[in-house]
Amino acid sequence: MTKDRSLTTALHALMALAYNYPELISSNMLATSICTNPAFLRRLISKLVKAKIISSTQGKNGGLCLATDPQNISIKDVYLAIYNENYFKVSDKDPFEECPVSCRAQDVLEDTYSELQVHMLDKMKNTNLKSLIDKIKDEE
Amino acid sequence: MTKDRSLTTALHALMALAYNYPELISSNMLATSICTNPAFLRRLISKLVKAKIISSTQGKNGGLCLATDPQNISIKDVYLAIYNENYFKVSDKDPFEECPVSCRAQDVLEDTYSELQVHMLDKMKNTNLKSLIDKIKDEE
DNA sequence: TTAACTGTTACTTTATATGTAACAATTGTT
DNA sequence: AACAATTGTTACATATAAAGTAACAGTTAA
Repeated sequence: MTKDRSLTTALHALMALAYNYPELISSNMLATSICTNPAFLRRLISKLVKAKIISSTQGKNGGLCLATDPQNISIKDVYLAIYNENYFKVSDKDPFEECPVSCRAQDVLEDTYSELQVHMLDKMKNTNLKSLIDKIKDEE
Repeated sequence: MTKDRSLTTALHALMALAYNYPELISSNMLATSICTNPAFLRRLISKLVKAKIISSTQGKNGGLCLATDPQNISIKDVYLAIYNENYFKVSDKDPFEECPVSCRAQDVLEDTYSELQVHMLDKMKNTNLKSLIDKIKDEE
């Protein structure tokens, strides 16, 4: 299966920010602690800033901070900020015209995947950043 | 996001088999109607055969057929036959030892993703192949 | 014996995710 | 004014995974 780690990387960054909230953290520091490269991380963070999940302060002594209390940020918010498609994908090929199943399969699957997506996002709405860092703090 | 189309391809094949159930269909015919290559499809089908979702008849005049009534096969069954991991992935890198968030993040996310997975599979259980082909037949 | 199948595997191609590097823009500090 | 530390962005390179190609062994009906 896929190797996409955008959600994991974003959540890791947000957990670090939540842990230190409301302190400013630099993206280089985040990248180091997440063991990833700054550009990849900043591309992600850029989306989170646009979605108003993170606020950024430019210039010297600048840095990143959650835009709001960890309790107000759910995994659903993060997912939607990062991806803008259904999790499962239909084919991008033209259907085989002679086959009635082939002609309708894409639409049927698209509907099915959308329903799954709604269901998953609904569950994601119930987990917020605070509960994630509470779990981290529990084990200290 | 990812381009993985295994689930879509498998479901398409199963819908075609369900549509023609209990007729035998060859994998070449399936590949043609799905517009994919026989080897890719057979690698998938091989998993579905092992999971007893499809039964195969070898030799001349052989072919593939659903192993049971379309009503008894859910998307969850198909998902589990094809993938054996959580949908979302944690990082495969070692944590950054100096950071408490980094040290715990993987476990916390792993748990979170498992819960999501359970939730999603639960929803998948409610959609079976019969309902998918009913939608296809509705529009004929 | 041959033809029509499934099943498998080695290899190639293509697409995507991630990483590297460089630099423009912003702002505090000296 | 100059510099340093930061965000933000982009062009390009690399690694890896998904999908495709090809070949062939095994099975069975005719």
